[in-house]
Amino acid sequence: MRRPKKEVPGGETSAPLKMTDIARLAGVSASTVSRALAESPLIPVTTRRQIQQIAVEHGYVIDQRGQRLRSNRTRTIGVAIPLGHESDQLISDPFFLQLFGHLADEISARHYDVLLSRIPSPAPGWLTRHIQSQKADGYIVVGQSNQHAEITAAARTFLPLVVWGAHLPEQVYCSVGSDNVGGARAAVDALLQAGRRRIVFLGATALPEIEMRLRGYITALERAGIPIDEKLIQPAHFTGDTALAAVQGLIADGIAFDGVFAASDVIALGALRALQTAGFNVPGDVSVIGFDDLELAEHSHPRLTTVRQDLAHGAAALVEFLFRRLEGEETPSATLPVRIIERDSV
Amino acid sequence: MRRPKKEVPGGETSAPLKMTDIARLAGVSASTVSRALAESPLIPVTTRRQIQQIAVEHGYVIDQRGQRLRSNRTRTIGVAIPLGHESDQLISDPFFLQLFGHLADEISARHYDVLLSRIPSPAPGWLTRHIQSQKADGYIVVGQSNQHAEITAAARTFLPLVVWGAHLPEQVYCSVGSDNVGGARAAVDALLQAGRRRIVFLGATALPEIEMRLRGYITALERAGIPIDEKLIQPAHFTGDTALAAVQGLIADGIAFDGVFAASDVIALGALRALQTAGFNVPGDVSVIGFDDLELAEHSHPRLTTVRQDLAHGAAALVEFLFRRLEGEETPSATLPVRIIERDSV
DNA sequence: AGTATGTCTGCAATCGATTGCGTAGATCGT
DNA sequence: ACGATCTACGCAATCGATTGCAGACATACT
Repeated sequence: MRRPKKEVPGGETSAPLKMTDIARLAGVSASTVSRALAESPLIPVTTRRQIQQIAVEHGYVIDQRGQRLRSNRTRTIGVAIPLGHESDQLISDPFFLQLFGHLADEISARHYDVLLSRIPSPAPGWLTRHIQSQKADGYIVVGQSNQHAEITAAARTFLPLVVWGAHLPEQVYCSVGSDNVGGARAAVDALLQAGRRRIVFLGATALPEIEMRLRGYITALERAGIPIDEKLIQPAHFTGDTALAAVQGLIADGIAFDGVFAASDVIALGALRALQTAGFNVPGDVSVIGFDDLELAEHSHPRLTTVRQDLAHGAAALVEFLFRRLEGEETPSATLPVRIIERDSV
Repeated sequence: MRRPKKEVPGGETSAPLKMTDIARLAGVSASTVSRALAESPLIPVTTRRQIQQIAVEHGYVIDQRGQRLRSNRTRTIGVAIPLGHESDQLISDPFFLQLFGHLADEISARHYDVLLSRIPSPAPGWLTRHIQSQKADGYIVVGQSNQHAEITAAARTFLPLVVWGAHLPEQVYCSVGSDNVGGARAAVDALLQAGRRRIVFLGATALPEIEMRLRGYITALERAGIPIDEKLIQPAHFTGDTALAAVQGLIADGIAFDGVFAASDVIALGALRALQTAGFNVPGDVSVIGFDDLELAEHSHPRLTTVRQDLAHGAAALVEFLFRRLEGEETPSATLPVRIIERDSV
């Protein structure tokens, strides 16, 4: 059991102070130190300050391991990103990174830590196992991926769990997401208004959110009395490359189209590139509209018209709901409004 | 002390299983369960498998709180982002987010967790305190900000600490970063080669990395025999807005220039916008070159010529070094080569 | 048979902090 | 002056897992 502390060669490392050390230095018991540092009213203010002062002077910090074990709270929020749909790198999707950045802002503003877990190939029970391991007090799942069932199972017994994604029928867990159907309808309407009639849909419909955008696409076309052409509905992952390939395929197959609704901005940019290298003018020959409104959208050429998801508000809502659930409150799901940002590609 | 477990209303929650529960179910002691789950050779293989099976069947997962306390390892890496220079949001810098994404990939590939800590306004001792709190086994500090002294102090007694940033003279800690001086020199050389002579520098020189880019800028100009004009050296933060303002200021003041070296791509895009709205043609009237090679750079108009930092390699090196240090090995600092990506803005 | 060797398992201490309960001493009331 | 009340503090149990040590039992050797 004697495990000598690992020393930095040449460094005069001393064993880190424990609460009992501070207690000895202050001439009190560890109980008193614990209460003093926790601002317990049981300890007179002057004593409290003295003990705190001694702790600071000696650079003492409460060991989280002991505190977490005993107090049953980690003051940590887990952010889980299941990648069931594509085993790519996390960084493949700038959208997730941006959302994550906002989440981190909100969580650390509440003085909680953020624990990031990528779940590259979700095995059954992954979420429940994560929760059981007691590494975090609550979890935010970013993107349902294909893990609706798993999330449902976990949410049945674990309250502090919120999800970014689509609101599915009969969903038991709390989700926050954009109005995918409405946004998609608005996007397609914009294309229709620009006189487009043969509109391509690009996106991975295996994901619930994308599937809803497809539904919006279909609804908008049906309302306009335009028949759905299956050939215009093309799969495309979150990387721009597959979108590029899909559009090139359409062109090569001689399938005519005059508009593209991309299920994400990254996909839209891939489509844009494919069109431009094939000699099409955007928006002269073909209109393109995206979804997300990433920073990318503003800097593309032509500047991308797109459906804006308000990630800052989304993240704020997720974290707000999560903390309410930590208090034992039930919270409903929320669907955030989106709006078209008109730029130059439609 | 009786604290009833918080129950989900309507959910039939049972107290989570402990190791002793599994022990009872398997008819052995907790010691044996612990060893079996840890694949200890002290336990015969058949017994091991039986116990593991029972654990899985009952959905038992080792409680990290107890494990961490006792075993003195958290299997967690802390990623700290000090924001001493600008108290903005984390998301202000897509560069950091991209680097963070790569870091998360590398760390989780090694089956460690990632703990993100934003340090909005670093107070003296913040890093040492973080380390002492025992929330992570090692730390990666992303960007020195203005925290060189703090990092130095922490590194003196704590080995598993690596830093993304500039390699400063007499630096005692391990850093990984790009060749800022060389990259800046190459960038300015490219502008010179394009016939530019009055070249603006845009960047926040309070940051060590940017300061080195400024040094490269100065060196390149001196070598070319061009005198340094202080008026052309303009502060700009990581948000594009200040860059935009800086360039507008130059134009308003009637200060002539024909080239811009921006210390980051985001800054370059801000400059680009300022120039274009003021009626300048890029690269006809003014050449612009950036630094980073974010995804943005490829989609701007004109496409941005820039100095590419290889973040994937940088992240891999950081994590590699950190894990070696966790093993007690000392590692040197590394400077990664950069290269110019020629596009259309020079 | 008796001893030496080896294999497996459990006891109990330990990691570091929190907290219910009990009590010494101060304060108050009459 | 004596008991009642209150304040401040410490004792010891506890959170859940890991591991040195020792003992039980089986096997091998002479």
